[in-house]
Amino acid sequence: MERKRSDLIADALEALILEGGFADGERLDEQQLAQRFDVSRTPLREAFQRLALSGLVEQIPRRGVFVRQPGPVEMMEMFEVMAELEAACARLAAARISEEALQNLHATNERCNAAVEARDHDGYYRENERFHAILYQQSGNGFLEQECQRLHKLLHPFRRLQLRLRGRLRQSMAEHEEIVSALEAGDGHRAAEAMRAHVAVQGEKFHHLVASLKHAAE
Amino acid sequence: MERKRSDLIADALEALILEGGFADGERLDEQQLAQRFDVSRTPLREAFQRLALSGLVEQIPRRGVFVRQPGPVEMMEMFEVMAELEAACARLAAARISEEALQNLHATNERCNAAVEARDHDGYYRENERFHAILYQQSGNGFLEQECQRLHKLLHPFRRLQLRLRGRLRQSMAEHEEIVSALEAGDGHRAAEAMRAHVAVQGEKFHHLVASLKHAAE
DNA sequence: GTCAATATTTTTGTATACAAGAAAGCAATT
DNA sequence: AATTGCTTTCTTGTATACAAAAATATTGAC
Repeated sequence: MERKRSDLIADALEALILEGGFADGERLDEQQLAQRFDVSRTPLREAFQRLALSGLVEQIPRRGVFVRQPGPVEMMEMFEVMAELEAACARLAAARISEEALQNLHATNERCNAAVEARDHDGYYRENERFHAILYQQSGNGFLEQECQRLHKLLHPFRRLQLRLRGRLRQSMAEHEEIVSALEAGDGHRAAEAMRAHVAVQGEKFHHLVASLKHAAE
Repeated sequence: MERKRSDLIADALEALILEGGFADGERLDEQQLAQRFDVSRTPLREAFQRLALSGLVEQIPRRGVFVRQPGPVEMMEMFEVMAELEAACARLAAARISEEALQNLHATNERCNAAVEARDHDGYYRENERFHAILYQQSGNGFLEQECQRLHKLLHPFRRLQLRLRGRLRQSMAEHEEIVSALEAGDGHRAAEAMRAHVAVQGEKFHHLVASLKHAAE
């Protein structure tokens, strides 16, 4: 599926914003960016629309578009919602998951564990993504899967940052095991609770990380 | 806040699609619609982008945009997700809700009840919306509130259709009372369960409605 | 008559031109 | 000197023009 220029620009801008390439509240200059990407204003504006819809940017009519870096509060809120959605996935998956998918989860967890031992952050991250993706899919609810992927993507930069936290990786793995175990038992409630806690703790850990970084800077 | 032409068109198209003004899979002709709305293709295309992001329309590069009427399956999936999100709202609200908001919910429920007695569908619908809006807000999570509103809007046409079901209104009211009661008691778990059931049953009822309509047509 | 290859038309994607609104700078008045 | 009103400039929103890709029609061969 061939993509168009405006899509590529949207992705590029999204990455730029998420990596912190722009300050919060900064106005995105159409002409400047048009030059930078070597396109006209038209595809840029289409890209802006996409970013506005996903909440990374605010469009004020006749004024321009401004980047909206989610602060710690909004970030926590997003994790809270993510926790609910993933918990729902887990609960539904407990009833619907296939034997094959369970095998897959086990294998993914093993690779994830190996990555932890090897201090392979990229590997850990990849397998962790896979673990969650499988669960979204096994919820059996395509719409839910879609929504989870969307939110997951929004939280991407935070989650990535969080990898720096020592000790968190091992704990996270233990939580994965608990989730799989609940799924194997077909216990929806337990799976949901385990998943909710797993995601919620990420949000909290990140919150602490941000707070400590801020504190260190003062 | 003045809005621009493309926003108005997006709203108009959204309404048209949701009311069933287009067949599923139908291609939206840019030129034709441009004439119809008396604008150029540019704002139309911006409107398309918005619709594509909210899932009402599918954009296939170099082919055009096609309306995507959600079928019964997708509709059920959406209700399932809505149920989860609203349940989360209820659970969070149980801990955070203000006395004033509780009063508000009571008042809204009374007006809702009155509308049921008076067979005032529009009134019922309006107060019902209000009930849910208050709960979203009282979750204390702005992001969750936003997501709920988005989904709520997507489900709008289905919910509307559902009003035709006799007897459902009274039952729905009883469910509202139960939710408020749980909130008053500060029982998050009970509030969440009541809310989940409340929304889920809407999805099921609607599913039956669709099935019966289909059956009648054969 | 059917299939295939090519030409034509249509339609999308992008660039540019134009119009209208907002911001900024300047001048005049108090 | 400060403030208000005007003018100028810059930016956004919309229209149109152009290019590239897809769909359709046409013609030729078998």
